Amino acid sequence: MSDLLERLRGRGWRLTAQRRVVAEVLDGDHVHYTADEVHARAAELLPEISRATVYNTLGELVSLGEIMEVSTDGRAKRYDPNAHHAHQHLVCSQCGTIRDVHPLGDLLAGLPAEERFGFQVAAVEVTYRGLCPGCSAA
Amino acid sequence: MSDLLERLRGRGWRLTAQRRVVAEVLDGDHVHYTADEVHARAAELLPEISRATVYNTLGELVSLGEIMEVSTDGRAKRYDPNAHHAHQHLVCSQCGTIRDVHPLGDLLAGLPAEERFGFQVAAVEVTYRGLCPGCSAA
DNA sequence: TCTTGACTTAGACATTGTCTAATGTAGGAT
DNA sequence: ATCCTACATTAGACAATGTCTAAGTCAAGA
Repeated sequence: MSDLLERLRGRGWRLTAQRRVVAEVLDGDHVHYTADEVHARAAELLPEISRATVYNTLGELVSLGEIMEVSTDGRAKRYDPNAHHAHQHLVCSQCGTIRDVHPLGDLLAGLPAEERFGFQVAAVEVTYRGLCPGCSAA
Repeated sequence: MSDLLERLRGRGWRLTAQRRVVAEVLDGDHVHYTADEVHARAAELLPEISRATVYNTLGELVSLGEIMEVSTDGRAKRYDPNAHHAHQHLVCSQCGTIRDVHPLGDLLAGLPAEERFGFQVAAVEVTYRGLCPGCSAA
């Protein structure tokens, strides 16, 4: 993630303190924060950062393909920095925990031509749901 | 859908005019309205129906397993009356049109044990995305 | 027909996200 | 090193969607 900022500067991005802290917050594996969670964590590093900037920055990172938008619960969207490796999500129905997972096979191939209704099908999103170890124990 | 009301009465539901019109709006194939769309259509049949009642009724129908909640765009949730036949969704990336589709094979089987992280995986939701015939022509 | 608890209503409130006008600043130009 | 300016940030209003409450209404059993 550290070279992300360099990549973006190459694309004409200005390197501001705000964008740096947003990128820092999103660094890591299995990170799936909502915009407001990103804002709260960014504000610990840069207290005066505004909500609008966080929303703007997240939107730009999505447009540039650097992070992915995930909506697993119909509530707030979450942002997944793991955008360069195809993956799907496994969500706990109880506590909402999200894990990145990698199913086998070509997921697009499962939809036969006669079920495509003339669409040019380009992508597929899969969300597995179940109880995480903690919640199934309780 | 017409016997839905009878089924629900059997479960102790009061049959009110409001619930009747909500059920009527949800009758049909490939219906995927938002709560406010349901409200608007219900209000054509019963002008004084309130938003709260529509939200309540939709929530109850979901709890009872009579309709399904679908969130394909991170915006408003949509409600799918086709809850008794397993199916997935095909969404136009341009105009948002939704079709019910039936992929082949056991979708849960695609997730190997070592990718389940101890979860008890119970369900899987699949959203195919692409351009519908109208939008790919334009 | 009466009664009662479930249902409905209007509208306040909450959450999440977007937009605008004013101000600030990164980074190239000088 | 300093200046300029287009791009970035800010506070807060606004918008869209959803939830909650208190008061009034009514379906259906007695």
